[in-house]
Amino acid sequence: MPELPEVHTVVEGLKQGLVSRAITGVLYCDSLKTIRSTTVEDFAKKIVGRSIVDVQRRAKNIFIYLSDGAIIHVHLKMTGHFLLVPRSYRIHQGRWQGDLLPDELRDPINQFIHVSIAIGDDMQLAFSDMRKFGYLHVVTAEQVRAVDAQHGPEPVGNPDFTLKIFTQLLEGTDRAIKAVLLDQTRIAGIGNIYGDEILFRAGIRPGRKVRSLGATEIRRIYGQIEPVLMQAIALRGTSIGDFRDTEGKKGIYQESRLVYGRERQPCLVCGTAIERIKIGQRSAYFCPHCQR
DNA sequence: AGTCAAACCTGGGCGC
DNA sequence: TGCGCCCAGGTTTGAC
Repeated sequence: MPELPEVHTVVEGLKQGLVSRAITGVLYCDSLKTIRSTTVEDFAKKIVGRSIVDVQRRAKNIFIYLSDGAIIHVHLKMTGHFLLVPRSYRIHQGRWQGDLLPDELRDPINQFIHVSIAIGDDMQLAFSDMRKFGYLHVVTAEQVRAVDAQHGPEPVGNPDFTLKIFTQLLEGTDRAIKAVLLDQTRIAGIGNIYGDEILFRAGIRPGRKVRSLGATEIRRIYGQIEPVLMQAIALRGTSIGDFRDTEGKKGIYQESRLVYGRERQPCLVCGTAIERIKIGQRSAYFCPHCQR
């Protein structure tokens, strides 16, 4: 689900609500897989009593830094999301209980709580994840460095992500450009939605082999990466299916998207029907007229 | 090096 | 209404 803009939105929410606050307990856990621990007690022992000193994003990963040097490595995968809500909201069998819940928390997508951590004496950080692909894993700084090393450069707000670097990233491969944009080891943070939007705005078909791209075309793609991601950040991400921010609220980029999920609908630029093909086992949407 | 299927899980939508 | 099938924003692993 979440790509760079969504993870960014979540990290901003977590920073605001968590930094300099203490973890005071584990209120709920029904999935050891989600916390990657053998027991809930083991997980609790590693985090309770520490305070949160920082929250950072790297690619689609979230790192919650604790005062004793431990770090909670979070990956939301497809459907994972955090809800930062009053501690008085009770959880029963993964669902929110009570009559006084705000509408956002009644949303069915927020009824798959697998973990909740007490923050101070008034808040809780709950993790809802329908498909249970996501995780909260307590790791060391060394493990964080390993995750960092597995990823390519950050494409937003990074002066080192130059056209020259982007061009170099495309060398040594001849896969479809869409597959390369989604390859986290080459560029961090782009997923299926923004990959399609970037290529549409660049006028390049997703199936184009990298070696077939001229310098001008590479420049056009490069030129759309940061603007697309920044616009999505400004709109707090895309909520076509299940993305929610830390208040349980939706983003609105889906209202601005030009191709993703618009199969058979008219291109918003030329009116041609948008097509869908498979590239690297993923759906790719494009306009056969605007993209070459 | 690249592609492809399968796996992790669960729910929603569609055709019949 | 019910059943079976396909789909899903991510990532990893293993086979060919």
